[in-house]
Amino acid sequence: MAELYDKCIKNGLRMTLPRKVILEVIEDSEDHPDVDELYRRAVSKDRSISIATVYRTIKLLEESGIIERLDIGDGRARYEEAGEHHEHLIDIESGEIIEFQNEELEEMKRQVALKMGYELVDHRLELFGKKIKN
Amino acid sequence: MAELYDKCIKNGLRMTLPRKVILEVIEDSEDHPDVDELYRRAVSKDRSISIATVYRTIKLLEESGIIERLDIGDGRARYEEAGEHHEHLIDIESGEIIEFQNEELEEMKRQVALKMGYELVDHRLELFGKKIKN
DNA sequence: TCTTATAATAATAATGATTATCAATATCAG
DNA sequence: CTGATATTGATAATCATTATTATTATAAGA
Repeated sequence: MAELYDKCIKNGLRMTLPRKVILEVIEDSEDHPDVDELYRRAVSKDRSISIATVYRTIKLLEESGIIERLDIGDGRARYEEAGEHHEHLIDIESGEIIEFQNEELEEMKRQVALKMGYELVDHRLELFGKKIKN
Repeated sequence: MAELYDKCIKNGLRMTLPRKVILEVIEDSEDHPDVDELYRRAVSKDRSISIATVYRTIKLLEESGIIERLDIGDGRARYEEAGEHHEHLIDIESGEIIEFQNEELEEMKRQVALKMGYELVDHRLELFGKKIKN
């Protein structure tokens, strides 16, 4: 069950109470919360958690590859549980973030980098779209 | 010649001395300077220009579609003259930013958005790669 | 289980990028 | 040339994030 918990142990992270709470918050989140939102959700589970601890913990979790950062162009970072790779489409009218996958697109990125003499290490793609009204 | 100048006029921007200098800096830049670098280059042409004016002017220029913002994931925004669309490959070892174009990739993005019921309004792709040593 | 070296925490100050404020100045339409 | 108004330089304020520091909690061993 506590899949993220195990990953942390495997990465040599001490499992403190605040970290357990933050992990729980991340595990329960189906969306892409920013740090403030993570903090709010964590505080609702444990009043004593500090925003500093949230920042520190997500930094550790990101470095360990347990969560992933998402940047949609406004100033703040958003986070989601790491998993199968996917991209994001942002609805410019509602701000909604829609996930999608496209293996063909992935492969093309790898090829493009290769053609320029580079091994693709990371990549970031965001599509901004307007919903087509029928 | 003063292509950017004309675009500004067309967009109803007052052409002040600081703005002329900043436009000149952008026109002369072949790279992707951040605000601080733009400021440094502007000051070297006109000692009296303020960093605040640089921020204000690039904001206007971006809103008018005269320049484009590039975000490579470190905290600061970089800018380049708007032109034919292209993507960026960032060399994670040297920090070098390499531009490339790939129409096939563009079309695929449009298609992916369409399949989800969205009209592609904007899109951002950055590849991070490591140079392959021969 | 108790002890203890050490890592993590809460609170908050500091930082870095960007935006807002405001009095002084420059621009451009008439 | 004049005046209404936009822009400027200087700097304070803001926002997200990172660093500091005294205090507390953790986990490894006795």
